[in-house]
Amino acid sequence: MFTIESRDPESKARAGILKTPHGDIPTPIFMPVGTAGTVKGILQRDLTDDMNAKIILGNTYHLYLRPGIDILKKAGGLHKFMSWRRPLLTDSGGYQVFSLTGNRKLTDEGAIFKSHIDGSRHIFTPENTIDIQRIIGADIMMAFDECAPWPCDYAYVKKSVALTHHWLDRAIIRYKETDPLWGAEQLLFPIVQGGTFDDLRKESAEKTALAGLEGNAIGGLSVGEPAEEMYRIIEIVNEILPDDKPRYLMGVGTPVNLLEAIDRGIDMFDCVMPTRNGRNGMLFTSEGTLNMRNKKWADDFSPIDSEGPSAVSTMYSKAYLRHLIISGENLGAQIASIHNLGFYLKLVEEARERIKEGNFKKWKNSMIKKLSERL
RNA sequence: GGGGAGAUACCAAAGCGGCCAACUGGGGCAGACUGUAAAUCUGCUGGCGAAUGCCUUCGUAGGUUCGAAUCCUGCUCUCCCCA
Repeated sequence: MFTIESRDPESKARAGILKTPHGDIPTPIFMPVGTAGTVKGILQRDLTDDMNAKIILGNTYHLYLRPGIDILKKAGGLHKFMSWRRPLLTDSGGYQVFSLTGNRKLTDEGAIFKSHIDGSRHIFTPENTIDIQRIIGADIMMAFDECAPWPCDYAYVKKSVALTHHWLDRAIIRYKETDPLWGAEQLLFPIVQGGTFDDLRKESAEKTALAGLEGNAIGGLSVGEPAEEMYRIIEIVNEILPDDKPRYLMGVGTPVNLLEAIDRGIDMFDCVMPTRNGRNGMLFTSEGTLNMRNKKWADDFSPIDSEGPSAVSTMYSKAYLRHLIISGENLGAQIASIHNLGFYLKLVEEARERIKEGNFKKWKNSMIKKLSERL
């Protein structure tokens, strides 16, 4: 159940609470991505105790291939398997339809994948991705969709939207005829597609809204299109998606993207950027973004981020973190990931506070200036 | 003392008459990364220049040749084997 607590007077931003069996999720929220049952390089304990992450993601495709559904079933679901007691959301594998182009074939029935691990063939359908997600036991399951690439011609996206909604109808049937395996209710979120075409997005948003599920997602964005296009699409879609249900913008994005999307009425985000970019030496800080590998940090003994979004941010210096990352030390990737996630989580948490105070818009504008700095 | 091998850019290491400012690794410098096939990938790495290009390089000093990192001679240094 989703409750809106307050709205920003000068934007579409809202602060709410999404209740799930494994805990309440305050929105806006950022969800760290833990594709293979792990937020890469980070202990569950750090996610909860240090960063206070409220919910994390898993991925149907990756978990299905490894460890496989038999193991997950024996384990009693992903929560138990990975010792994570808070909410989980699983992506359906729809993004892999996009990212594994060349390793998959689309049919009306579903997507035939060649495993990136051993080349074996598998089929994902709207039905079996629900079944797999039932076994995983995530609090929020995603409908199987086609995430179309960008750029993409109109005819293709039109077909893609039709396929996604055909799949959605089937997913809902399966969702309704099956029950959770582990005693906790599971929500199903449908996904709006339509590329950067306004009419296709409208059509998809209308069909999505009509499904009447407990939350709705927008997919197929941040796949290469200019940010302004993405913002425009968000506005069009959010005009149509029900106001009283959480809106999840999938795969987004940069700190600035998050604030712009919150401004337009988005409640939930996930993105690999804080963890992947962190591992690759890119840090998001309250001063702006920086490449930790750059020589200029070699003798900078100031804290990673003096505003301290996480415990490691003030505990370690830039010079030390640079040394770790340059040396390829595991700890470097770990500290960078923890800091970046802490930064993202604190950013949306502060956005939430500002919304409740009613001065989100002003704060957002000043933040965007800072966040756009390249140090 | 005798015999042998070798000296190439920051390091290692190819090249053995023109296609060589010199393969490839490493290191260094910079960039990318958005529902994770990613602790990955890309570019640059003698000097000057935006660039065609020009200049200076393959231990060192000479030589042969239209042309030398590559062939010849002297010198210096290193390593290995035998005494």
